Amino acid sequence: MARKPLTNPRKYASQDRSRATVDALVEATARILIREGFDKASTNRIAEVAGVSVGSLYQYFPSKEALVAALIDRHNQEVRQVVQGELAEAVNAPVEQAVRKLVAVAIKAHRIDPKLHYVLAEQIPRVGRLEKVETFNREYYALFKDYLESRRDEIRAVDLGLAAFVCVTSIEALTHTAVLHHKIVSDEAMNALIDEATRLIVGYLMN
Amino acid sequence: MARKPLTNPRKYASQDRSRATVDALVEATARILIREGFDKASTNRIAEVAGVSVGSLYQYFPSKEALVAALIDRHNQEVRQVVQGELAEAVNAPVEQAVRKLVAVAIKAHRIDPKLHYVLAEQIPRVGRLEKVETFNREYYALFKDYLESRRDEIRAVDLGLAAFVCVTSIEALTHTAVLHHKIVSDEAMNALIDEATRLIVGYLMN
DNA sequence: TCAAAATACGAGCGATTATTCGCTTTTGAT
DNA sequence: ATCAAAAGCGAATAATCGCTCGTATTTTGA
Repeated sequence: MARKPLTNPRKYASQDRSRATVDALVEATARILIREGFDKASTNRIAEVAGVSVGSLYQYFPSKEALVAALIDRHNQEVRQVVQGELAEAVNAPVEQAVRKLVAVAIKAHRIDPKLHYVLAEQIPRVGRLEKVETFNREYYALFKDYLESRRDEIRAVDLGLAAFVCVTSIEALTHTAVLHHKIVSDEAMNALIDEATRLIVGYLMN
Repeated sequence: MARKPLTNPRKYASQDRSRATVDALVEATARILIREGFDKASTNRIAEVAGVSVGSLYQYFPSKEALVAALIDRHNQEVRQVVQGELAEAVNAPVEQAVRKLVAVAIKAHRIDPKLHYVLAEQIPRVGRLEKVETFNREYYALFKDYLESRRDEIRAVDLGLAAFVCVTSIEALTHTAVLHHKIVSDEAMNALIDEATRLIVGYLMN
């Protein structure tokens, strides 16, 4: 485990103080992205908002992209925790209940930090090609396809892969658009959307 | 029609030569966005690729954003021509046929210049807030809602606005994702998607 | 034919950016 | 108390950016 030479010694936080610095930097990145947009998120500004010097920033993050990537990881982690816990129940439920649960969870996930999610989804892609979100969706797709296969006899569709694609893409788009653009305010609006989306998907799968 | 003062005299192309310059600039913008991404699309580079000087660029486009906006307009124009022609027939057709037509047209529209569409959809939003695409979608939504109202007695849904949202969002997401990410190659794949999407939407509207 | 208008040019300005590096301060194990 | 390692600092650098402006060239209309 030979250390890289002194010319690029990006460190890993080991002490308490440095942990706090790293956290502050990631948090500052999130705040700036949300409040001022990607263009204003310069490394100097991020360090300033974090109450840290630029030099410290570069001790832990080799580039600006690494900082954004860390933020995305943190957000994905939070989403994953919400989703995985609630989805465990669904895999053994009948289709109607499972789909309803899936839609509800999707809305919940999008509501975790909507503004951050929005920025991450609509402003970030240009950064190199951070396909972490895409990876996330692929997991979601595989999970759903497995579920469909476990209920194959109840499902009308022939190509379960295609069916999974149709369902996952639709649910994602509906919940994403509703939460981030149309702004679901009331609980009634949310329940109406859950009802409609469930009807859409269940009808497609079973009728 | 008082001209703006000399301090901001961005002109409007009137001669043949200047028309060609403007076209070359917009075309160069498209090429760079597609081949090198947004970050590489500097005004100096755009002018260079267009075979034109930066000074000429700023004679017709007051800012870099104006250039991108012009490109978006050009693309939207092309899409609009394809969509409006083909959609005129659909408004008088029964639901099943109309939806099928709608899906087919959506795929066709996304296939006009997929790479440009991709860049425009996934990399551009950060620019100021070019909501031209959103405007486009709103038109699409209004049109579909009108259609649903004209067939109200055949439709099962209560809230036609919500139903239109569900349908338009799903169709857009399915065709967008299929064409730009999953890459529909064969005609069979395309027809399969049309079948499935039609079944999804028609089932939702009528069963 | 020729002057005025339109068009084109491109070096260069000022601002901003990501990143570096020599230095100081803090920490923790002895 | 000591001291090496870890963490922190921020002025400085080099690159890039959007954009201007004085000048050169082409086109137009009479």
